Amino acid sequence: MLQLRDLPNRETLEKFAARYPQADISAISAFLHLLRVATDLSVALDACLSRHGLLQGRWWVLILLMREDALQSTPSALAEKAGVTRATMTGLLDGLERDGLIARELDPQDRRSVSIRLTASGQQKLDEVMPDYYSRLRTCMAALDERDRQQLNDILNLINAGIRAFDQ
Amino acid sequence: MLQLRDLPNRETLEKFAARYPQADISAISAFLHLLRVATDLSVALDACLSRHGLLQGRWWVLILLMREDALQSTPSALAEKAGVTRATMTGLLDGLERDGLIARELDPQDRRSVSIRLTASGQQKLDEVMPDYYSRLRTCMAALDERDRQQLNDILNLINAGIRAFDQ
DNA sequence: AGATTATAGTTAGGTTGCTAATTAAGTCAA
DNA sequence: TTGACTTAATTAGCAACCTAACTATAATCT
Repeated sequence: MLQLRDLPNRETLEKFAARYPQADISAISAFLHLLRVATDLSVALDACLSRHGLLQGRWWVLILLMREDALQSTPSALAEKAGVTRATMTGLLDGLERDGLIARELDPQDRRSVSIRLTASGQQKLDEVMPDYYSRLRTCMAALDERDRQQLNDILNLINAGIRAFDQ
Repeated sequence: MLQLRDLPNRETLEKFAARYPQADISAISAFLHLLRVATDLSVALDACLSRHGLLQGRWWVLILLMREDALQSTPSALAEKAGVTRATMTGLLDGLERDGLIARELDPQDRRSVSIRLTASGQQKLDEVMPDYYSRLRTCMAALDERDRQQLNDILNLINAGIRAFDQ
């Protein structure tokens, strides 16, 4: 996401602002800081998951399946919810099937369709990963009290509404 | 980064929290919200850059070169600052050289070393992209006053300090 | 000097995302 | 009932990241 490690300091930002008067220095700083911390969180999460033989893409698939009452879904529905293309989902499911965490089953109703089921191994994997993830996340966020969390939430909503400035 | 589109609602979180008592629901919500907004920002930025024929990786290389007084650097230094491996930088530089935005020049001092220079085309590309980027970012963040920006900054620092909870 | 070690850059091969094209199956309207 | 459209999943090929291994050169240490 934001690979850049060498974030601009105030001096660099001012140098750029001198050439490009549209620059809003505190907006740029806030933006880069947000991307930097989010990226580091995501990388840390991946590192944590990879100790269990998973990565975010495949982990989310297992979670989405576990959310379903019947512990099953279809590649299309999973792709939609996971926010990846169906092509990407095919690849993720290939890996999960190879590891025995999910199973593909033909749908007798609609012969185009495949039913994806969380296997006992898959559930077991989640029962191993989720407590680790949840307790680390609890610790990570421990320094934020409820007011901080609410403020963060409000600010993120404001930024989110602004994202359409990048459209078109 | 966070591909997941179907974020868990309160009910789903509670269902998971019942099975995994380590779950801190407001921590999870804040975490996912942060990743969601940051990812959407990053995707929006990429979309904006791609209208100029760039993507984040290549764009940051141009910016890093522009920060240098002599408008030049080396692949190693750029890789370090951009937060990618030297192998990845080789690929990014290949693309930028192909498009004429940077030039590779041999260093007569150290024959292992290559000097990367921002070309006139590269500078021109930045002069076209940066005003667009800066004005969109200004608009995106316009709803946040200075107090919001400071609060965001403080909260991000707290989260950042907590990231080591995912280590080891 | 000669051997070892470190550094710069690239190449090779893997992963996970993408888009576009393809194959197969279901739907619907004239 | 057939032609056009839609939907499900996959395959193929591209981009940008990774690690590991390699080549060439420079620096360092007996």
